[in-house]
Amino acid sequence: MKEVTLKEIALELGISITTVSKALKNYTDVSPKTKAAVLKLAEELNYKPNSFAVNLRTKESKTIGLIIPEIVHHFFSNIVNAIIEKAEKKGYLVIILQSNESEELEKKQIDLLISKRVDGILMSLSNNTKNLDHLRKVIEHDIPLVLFDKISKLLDCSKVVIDDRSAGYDATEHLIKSGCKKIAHIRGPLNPQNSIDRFLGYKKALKDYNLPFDNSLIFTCEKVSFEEGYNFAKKIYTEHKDVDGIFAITDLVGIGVVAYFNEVGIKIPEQIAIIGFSNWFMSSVISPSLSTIDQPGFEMGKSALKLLLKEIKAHKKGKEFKFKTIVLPTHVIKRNSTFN
Amino acid sequence: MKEVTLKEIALELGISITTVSKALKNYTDVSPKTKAAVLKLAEELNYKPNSFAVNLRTKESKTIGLIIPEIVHHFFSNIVNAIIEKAEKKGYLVIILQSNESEELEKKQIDLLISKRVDGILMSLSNNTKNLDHLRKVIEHDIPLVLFDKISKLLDCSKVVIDDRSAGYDATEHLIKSGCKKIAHIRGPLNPQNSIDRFLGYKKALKDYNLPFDNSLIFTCEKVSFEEGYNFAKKIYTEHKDVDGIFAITDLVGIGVVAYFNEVGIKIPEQIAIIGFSNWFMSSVISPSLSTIDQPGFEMGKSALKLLLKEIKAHKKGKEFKFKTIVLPTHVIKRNSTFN
DNA sequence: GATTTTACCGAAAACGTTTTCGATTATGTA
DNA sequence: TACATAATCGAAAACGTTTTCGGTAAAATC
Repeated sequence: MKEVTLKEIALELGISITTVSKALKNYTDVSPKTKAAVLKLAEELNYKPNSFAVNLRTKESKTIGLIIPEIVHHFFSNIVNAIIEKAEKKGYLVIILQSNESEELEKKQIDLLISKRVDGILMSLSNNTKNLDHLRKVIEHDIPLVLFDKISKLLDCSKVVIDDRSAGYDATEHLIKSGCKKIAHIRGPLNPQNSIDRFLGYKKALKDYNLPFDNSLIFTCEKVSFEEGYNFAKKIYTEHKDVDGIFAITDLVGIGVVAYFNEVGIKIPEQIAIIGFSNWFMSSVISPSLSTIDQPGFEMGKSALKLLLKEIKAHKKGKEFKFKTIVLPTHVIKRNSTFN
Repeated sequence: MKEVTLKEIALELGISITTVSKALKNYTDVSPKTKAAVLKLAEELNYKPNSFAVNLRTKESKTIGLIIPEIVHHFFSNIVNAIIEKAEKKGYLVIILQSNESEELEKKQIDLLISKRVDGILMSLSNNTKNLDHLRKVIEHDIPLVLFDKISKLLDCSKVVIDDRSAGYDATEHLIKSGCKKIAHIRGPLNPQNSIDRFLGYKKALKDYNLPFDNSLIFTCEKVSFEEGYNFAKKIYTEHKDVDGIFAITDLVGIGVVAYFNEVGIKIPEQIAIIGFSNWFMSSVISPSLSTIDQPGFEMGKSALKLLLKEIKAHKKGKEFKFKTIVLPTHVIKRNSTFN
């Protein structure tokens, strides 16, 4: 099936390629008559501009790159959902890549996106990313970049985040107000800012409510998995019988915790209260349902994309663009794993 | 930041663009000496071919399109996961679009992908797609197309599926062997082949085991949601007290069912046994855990992509390609919502 | 009637690559 | 020495579009 080009329309109509192109783009210097003729024939022949040629000529691909740690995650798939939907409406397509929490892969994928010449990059850092040179490369290449959720404060670009510190504070405070006196925290990996901030929020809440901070009540996930939640719960139960509250870095971990206590017949929240983080759908249907912090994935994706498109637009016009950091609000969702 | 081109390398080295290009592509008609010089300088200048130009010249984008009903679904995000990972390894990038179960959107997105000139399209049909003209258009455009999971038998292309009929049979049979005498089926929408086939499998199993088929025990989801499962469970409980088994079209619906019976204190599986479909992670952590049919999303994505790449390759060489249909095996996963 | 303005059109360059085909030089053979 | 062969290179076309700039003819102005 031969694709129809400007040339063919021009030939058929006995006019130049230039005029055809202009007619289709509604230039003022082509008469209404020829304009109409071109439009009509283009419609008939079902002309579609060759995007390869357009890309080359205009130097833009109307495509943006998206790198996330992994897509099989309720939070991230929600973000992806928002981004591709919004992007499409604005005439952009989205290329998605997963870093699988590997700094090396992340580097490779940045290179890929640069060489594909995407118009902009949206990204959430991998947990293990320490060196940021590949991201600086993006900025040096003059490719608009917006970071979301897992960001680095060291990078000079726009960002969309929640206030993990205050959210961690809220979660802990909720446990305290729920009557807990000795609260353990199953935290995320050591590197990412997220888990650091949530941990800091936890610490601050303890302090504000005059509860002692005990480092032996801090448990550090590597994978942030169900199994880790389950195992740490077991550890807490056997080694710290008097712990009466657990703040888990994420719902998946929290659900592991719930599963363990259900199994050994410990009553939630009577004997131990639990709060998670992120508000996965799952948390609302397990029993007891898991209190959590809502993390507005869809909103985050939307804001990040909006910011990126603005920057792309400014960039195209050669205008200065001032980086912004958007902090999205979160709140505690009270369910049956805590008293309220 | 100016991008370096073949021209600049040629200029610097005092040779022609042609030779530079050939050197980089390891043509035999360029001397080892110049080849080395070009390679060296290209490395130094960090030359990256302009993919827009390459696309235009080679008429391929090394990009494939992927359309799914919605990404926020454990099954689909798993498929996406497999596809983008495998694709990247083979040098392809993936553009993802969601139909949101709308035929109209699906059409628009097909048009988008065609006009973007992707090298191939991977797709799972929306539940509401009845007219297939947009898919025929893909085939007419000579763009390799592979359908997976939600397919149409009317379309002449490669497909990757599970045998929903026999899987539905297995699910029902498992309930029967679990001791159920009166089994309700909460089925999917009327249109998609999947839910038809699972329903047919259910019917066949009843017949084979001499259980009467009762149309009033069939409930039809529209959204295939948690709420529908919950509400149909309520309906079943109030209107058909003697139903002792439920086969739900998908785990999410099954979890709704479980939630309702938990709420009203009906014992699962003693008073009523429940089986879902798809094996979402969630099903393993709720209580009681939900028996289900595993639906190998990752495998499905992998197979579909493999098939597509083969077809793209054949297509590029102008070779004939014989469409294949791959049927992936499924099996019953026995958990605590059924006796085993 | 002469001049300016307006309306309309097209030639051509450019984007950066790939590839064909012919040209040139060096090497080998008789 | 004369010729054939091999090795190495480059000119040029092509992919299809966008946009600049200049040109012509018609309309408007004086």
